Amino acid sequence: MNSDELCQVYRCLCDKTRLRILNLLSDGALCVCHLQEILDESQVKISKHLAYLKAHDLVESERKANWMIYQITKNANPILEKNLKCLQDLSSEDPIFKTDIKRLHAMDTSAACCPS
Amino acid sequence: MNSDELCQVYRCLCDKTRLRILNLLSDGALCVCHLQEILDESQVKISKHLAYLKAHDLVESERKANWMIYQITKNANPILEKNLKCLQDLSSEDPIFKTDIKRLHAMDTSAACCPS
DNA sequence: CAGGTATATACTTTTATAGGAATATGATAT
DNA sequence: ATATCATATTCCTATAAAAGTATATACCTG
Repeated sequence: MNSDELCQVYRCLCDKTRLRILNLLSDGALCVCHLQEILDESQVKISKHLAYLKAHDLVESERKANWMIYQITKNANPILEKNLKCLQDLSSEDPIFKTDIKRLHAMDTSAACCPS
Repeated sequence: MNSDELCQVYRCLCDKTRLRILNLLSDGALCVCHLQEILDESQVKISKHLAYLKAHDLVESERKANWMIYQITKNANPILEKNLKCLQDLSSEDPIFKTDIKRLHAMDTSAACCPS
């Protein structure tokens, strides 16, 4: 990990939509359609932010039939991990993160697209 | 602290020059001219990044005669503090951060402009 | 007050980013 | 093979950020 890579991690973190996505994925893998539904944002927007996160190795994806399942990269670098923990702490305070998590838990994640 | 403020902290952190400045300031207050000399960057560049950091309350400044002394904001928010610690850890690995710190320690900080 | 030093701001150009509309791809179902 | 569903990509526009040049401000000294 060098200073350029560090900057890049922060670049990934400095957008609210991406923070919301990472916060949700911290809870476990999710397909695009679920992210889209929880965040209530357009398909393009979600897809592009996921592409950005993937391009910089913060998340990885796996196809499952029609669906793409995204998750936080295994063995994510320690700085990312620390910040994801901060995110989770904050998500009990911040109304947006809180609502996202509430919607996630209310959601039927046993649907065809998402892993149990 | 809410999600917007969090984003803004990451925006402050996602530029290499700002990371270098914050890394140096983690070690103590410094005047602009010393930052300029250590980073070996133009006056405008340093000044503008300091203005950016100040506008978002990551640093604060105090005039001392001709010089402006900058320091990390007292009672900085916990997420910033954690990331500054990460920065310090990384600064023993990364060549740029390492060199900056080396130059800082080699520098005569008892000069007129900077606090002891 | 004039001149010098340290720093900040205004203006400009270039590049990056965000987001939308439309289209393409890849997989499934009939 | 065609239609459909989920997701990605392309093209476009608007906005923000980075960096440089030139200029302004604030303070100090004589």
